[in-house]
Amino acid sequence: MTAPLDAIFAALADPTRRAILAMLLEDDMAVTDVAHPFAMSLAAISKHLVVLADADLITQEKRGRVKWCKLEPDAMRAASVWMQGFGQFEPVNLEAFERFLEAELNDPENA
Amino acid sequence: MTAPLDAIFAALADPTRRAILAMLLEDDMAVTDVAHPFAMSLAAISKHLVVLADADLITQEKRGRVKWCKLEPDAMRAASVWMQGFGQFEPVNLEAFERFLEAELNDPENA
DNA sequence: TGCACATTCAACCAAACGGTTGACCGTTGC
DNA sequence: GCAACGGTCAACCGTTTGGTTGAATGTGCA
Repeated sequence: MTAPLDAIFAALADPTRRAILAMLLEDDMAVTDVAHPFAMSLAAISKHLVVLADADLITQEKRGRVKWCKLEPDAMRAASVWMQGFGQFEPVNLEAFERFLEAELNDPENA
Repeated sequence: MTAPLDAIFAALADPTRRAILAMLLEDDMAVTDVAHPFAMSLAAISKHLVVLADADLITQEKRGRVKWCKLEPDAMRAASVWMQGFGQFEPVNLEAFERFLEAELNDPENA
């Protein structure tokens, strides 16, 4: 179940959160370690991680007293796929894509 | 000069703006025509278009008294390239696209 | 000339965002 | 047992966002 595009794009709109995702690309990390390079409070980073988790861009698993953060590229893939539709390159599957667009147009709230 | 990712992703985070982009995929449109299907004021749509233009996702050209809006996929492409760094997925992954489409159509609530 | 149309401007509003601080809670280890 | 650590919660704050309304600007046309 991927999160709505709203949540995904909103999560990606913040440079701190994008930097966090880039860090997680290297390896899974604990919340404190994620926070370390940033010039802001741990609580702020904790909130950013909640936003990323709500968008399904990461998952968090608590082992002992440390909470591990893991990159979850599927949600980003969904957004990327949505964006690819605007490239207008791919000759294939335009029909399916137009069905998708139509669904979105008919129901913008949930697009 | 593509707009910063901040602006691009923030612009894409709103369902109204994504719907507008989808409409512009069909053809260039005047501001009033863009506004027509939406249940909100023309001024609100005008603001949305400014956001999209600031993100370089569209361009606006005034001919006579009507301002034409044109999709500008390059900015979106820049964001797409950034995202591709996170996925082990290709620029155009039709398989993922079709899985996404299916999920989209079966479960419009979470699309 | 003057009205109708296309669009923006300006002021305003409620809600969401991104950050802070300090208290709090569960876990670990001496 | 208890202090230190890892992380969240709660309250607060200033700014941004997404919308409204009404007035203003500029263009087209009879």
